[in-house]
Amino acid sequence: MAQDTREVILDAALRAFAEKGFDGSSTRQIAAQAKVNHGLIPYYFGTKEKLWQAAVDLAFGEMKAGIDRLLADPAIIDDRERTARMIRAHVYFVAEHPEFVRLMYEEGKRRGPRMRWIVDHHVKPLYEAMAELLEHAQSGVGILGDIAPVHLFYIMAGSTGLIFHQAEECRRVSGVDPFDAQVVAEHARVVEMLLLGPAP
Amino acid sequence: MAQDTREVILDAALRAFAEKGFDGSSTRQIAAQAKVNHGLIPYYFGTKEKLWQAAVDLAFGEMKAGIDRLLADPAIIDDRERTARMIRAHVYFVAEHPEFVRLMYEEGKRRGPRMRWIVDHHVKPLYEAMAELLEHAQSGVGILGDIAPVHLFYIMAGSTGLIFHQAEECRRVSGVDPFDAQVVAEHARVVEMLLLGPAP
DNA sequence: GTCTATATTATGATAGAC
DNA sequence: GTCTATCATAATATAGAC
Repeated sequence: MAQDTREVILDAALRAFAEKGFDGSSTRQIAAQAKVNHGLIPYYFGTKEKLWQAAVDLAFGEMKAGIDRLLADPAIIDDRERTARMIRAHVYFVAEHPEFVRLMYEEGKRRGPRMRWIVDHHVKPLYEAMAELLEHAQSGVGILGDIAPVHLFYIMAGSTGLIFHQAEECRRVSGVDPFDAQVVAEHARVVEMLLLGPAP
Repeated sequence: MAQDTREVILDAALRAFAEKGFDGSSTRQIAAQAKVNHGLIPYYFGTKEKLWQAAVDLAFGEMKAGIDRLLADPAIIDDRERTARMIRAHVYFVAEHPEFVRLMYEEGKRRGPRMRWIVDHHVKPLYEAMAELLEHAQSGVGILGDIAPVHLFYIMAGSTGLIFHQAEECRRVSGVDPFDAQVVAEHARVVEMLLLGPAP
């Protein structure tokens, strides 16, 4: 089936790009992983670059759904609780989707067409949504004080994501599996506490 | 000169591996960047893998010197001040040596011989030194409370390093240059405050 | 120590049969 | 839509002249 084949390739591509980066991944390996002929990648996606873009779209799609759901929830009136929930939700999200973090970290570090593309299409909207949320929270949550959004954005992204980005290293260096449910929960608790102070 | 050639290659290799990763870098480009013949890389280093190891040794060497200096300083008795100084020093270090962060983030994310090598040779000693420092600080600094070292290590590494790792992205997404001296200083201040609470 | 030349392999992309 | 075959290129590593 056409739809199936396309999705199977996309799935393998996302895993490959997240794990090994753009340069470390080959379209032939991706095709092999997906158990399809490697000629089908140019057929469905054109170039390796466009395959990568489709994979990134896939990864960010799920994240945006979660953010929108959170922002739309009118039940949370308390600023601290809204921010805390965002932090916890983000930790749980990246723990379940380390490929999202890996794509973001991978391509944000060097100039080039892929960096420009991912920033303009995905990171910038994400940054602005989070900046708005954080700025709003600052009026209600004292501890965030008068900090420019750029610091909060990268401190938040780094403190929540790195342990899952470095999961393999983490296991070897500390013996702790960061994807273990208890470890995830504890990480969420710690990040929330450090950013917002002890729960009231 | 032999010494000179080796060092020139090593320097170019470190910059290349940090910026483009292991797979994204080619020994021929490194040789070209260093303005030496590409046959000299196998001559001096054997394989690309061993060249990479030498570059990593170089990057970690400078960091270890800084840590040892800090640990050896008997003038700082106050636990909070010692921890604060470590945090600030680390931010200034990674701002001046983004290649250090890039190498660590790059290779910590996937299984393989390079990950095992960098962990066993460099990250594990660093982790243990920092864990000891943090555990000691926990008895004196209330806010770090009863948090397992693995969380603090990755929160510290992520919140200090990511903004410099993603420097190119950061510029495009926020307009802020993270290497600007004032931005570095503010980042150090913010991370210190979040981890240790407002200065007394 | 430094260089050129080359062996070998793997890549992304294309052409064309079915 | 799916396949095989192939082109063109670039990579690491090696051999050997100087």
